[in-house]
This record gives sequence, structure tokens and C-alpha cells, in this order.
Amino acid sequence: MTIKEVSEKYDISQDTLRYYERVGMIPPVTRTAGGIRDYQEADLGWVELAICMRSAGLAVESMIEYVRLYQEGDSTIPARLQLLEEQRRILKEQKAQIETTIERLDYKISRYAIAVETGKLTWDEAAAEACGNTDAKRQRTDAGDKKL
Amino acid sequence: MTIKEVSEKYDISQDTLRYYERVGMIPPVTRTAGGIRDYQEADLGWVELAICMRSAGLAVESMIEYVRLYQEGDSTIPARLQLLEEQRRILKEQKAQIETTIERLDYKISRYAIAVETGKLTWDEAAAEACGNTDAKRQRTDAGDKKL
DNA sequence: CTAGTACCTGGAGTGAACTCCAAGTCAAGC
DNA sequence: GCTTGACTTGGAGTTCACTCCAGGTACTAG
Repeated sequence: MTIKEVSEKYDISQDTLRYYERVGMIPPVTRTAGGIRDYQEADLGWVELAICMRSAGLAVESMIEYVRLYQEGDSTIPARLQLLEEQRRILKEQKAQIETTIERLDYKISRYAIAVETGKLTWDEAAAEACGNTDAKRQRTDAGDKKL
Repeated sequence: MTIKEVSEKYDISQDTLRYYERVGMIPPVTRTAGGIRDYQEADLGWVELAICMRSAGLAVESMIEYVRLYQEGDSTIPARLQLLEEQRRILKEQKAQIETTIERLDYKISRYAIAVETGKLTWDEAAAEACGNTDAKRQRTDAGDKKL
């Protein structure tokens, strides 16, 4: 499979595919005699994995480390396991933060929806309604502050 | 409240607080006669909102737009509603991507855990086990390819 | 009044992750 | 063999979100 085909298949630029390989985020891709990339099934597996990790927001650096360990052989299996567990921990944290923010957006949106329907602003809360900050429970302001 | 206190309260640098204000991610903060920032309850609400949105990964740019609309007054309420709904859509997408990646990590981790326990690599799947890509359902490779 | 510390601004610098470019190589059609 | 278009590399440029810095101003203790 040519780089063009892979780029179309995964909707990612050819430059990014070359970049991933260059920095070691995927192992070296199979080449033709002439030096042209010819992605095999295994190469595609790595590409797909890289895209999956990146689209979840994981660092390029940690994927590079994973590939480095993989290339060092079976002795690095415990280290790889630890790395994967750490990445999972990061994602779970990020997911929790997103959920908190979605809740906050839901609340704001419900207030705005009412305002749009009735043509009036009817709330008087301060901007903060808890956001996962340790300090989230603050007292309400005294006045008709309509920011949200 | 001084910038130092706010920075400690939310565990964010003073530079970042000034940056948020400078680019318009929060409205201008209350100042003392001498020009020193003196965060009021309302200012803190904006700071907290900004931190919440950023920690979920939303763009600074969209927060700037929200503040701009807010400062233009009530006529922009429908536009603000639309903006918030768009941000929520983005977060839900990102959340789904994270969930997919966590599942993939779970699978890999379970395989590695077995390998660490038994001291042997016992799987033979290719690297890809579905990652939200349209192309996810690929055939297994023919050999004992132990990449994952 | 002075020393010292916290704060101010505008602007430059940084790191991450691409993205683009120039100059050259490879391969398919005529 | 020659043209044309896709591919190659190394390196430079871009964007985003900070982060740092220099030179100056404001409050606080002695």
C-alpha cells in the first residue's frame, strides 16, 4: 500500500505519516527496492495504533517510548505494561475532566435555552457552578449578576 | 484577591492568569487605584470557567469568542447558546474517542498482564483491534506476529 | 526616605505536533 | 529515452498555549 493510499484510508496527511515514522512513533515502514514506502499489514497496524493514541490526546513522546521498548524485545514487556497502564490512567483523568465540563455546559445551555425562548435572562448565579476544582463550593454572589 | 492568591487557589501560574486576560479569554479584571489586579467574585467566576474549559481541552479561541459575545450584550444570547452547544458537541466526540482508546488499552493491558504472569507471549493478533476508524474490522494476520 | 518585594507591561522565547518546501529520485506511459 | 507525476529527504516554518524576561511601578516595613 502506498503512502497516498494509507493517507486516504485513515484520513491523515502524508506528511504526518512520514513524521510519525521519522520520530519513531511507529517502527520503520517496509520499503520497495527503490526506497518507496510500501505499507504491509503490520505497518498499518502501527499506523492505526498511533492514530488511535493521538486522537485521544496521548503524547507522541509516550508512543515513541512504547515503540522503543517494543523494538528492544521481550525483556521490556513489564515496562510496556507499566507504560500502557500509565496512559490509561491519564485518559481516565482526562475523561473525568471532560465529563465535568460537559455537565457545566449542560447547565449553561439549559439556562440559555430558557433565555432564548422567553426572551429574558432569568438567572442570577455567578459563573462558577463547580468544575472539578477543589474549591468548587463557593457561595453565591449577592446581586443580579447575569454572567454564566 | 491578589493575582498571587488566585494563582495559588487554582494552581495556575500568574503568567497564565495575565495571559488569559490579555487575549480576552476572561473580561478585564478589577484593578486597584494603582493598577494592581484585585480579583472580585465575578472575576474569579470567569477565571474558574476559563480553567474548566481549558482543562477539558477546549480551544482558547472559542472561549475568547464567548467572552466577546458576552461583552456585546443580550443580543448575542442566541449566538452564545450556539457556541456552547458546539463546544459540548466537540467534548462529546472527544470523550467517545477517549473511551475507544481506553478500551483498546484495556485489551492490550490484559494481554500484557498474562504475558508478565506466565512469562510468555501467548497472543498472535495484529496491532489493530478497532479504534473508531471506519476501517476497523481487518482480518487477522497469518503468523505469530506478537506486536500489540 | 529607603530598601525590598510584589506587581505591571510589551514583547520575545519555548515545546509540542505537525505542515510546508526545495531539490532530488523513482516509475509508468509514450 | 523522455516526460510526467508520485515519491524521497532534511530542514525550515507554523500554530497553539503558554512561559519567561527586562525594565519599570506600586505597596510595605523599618
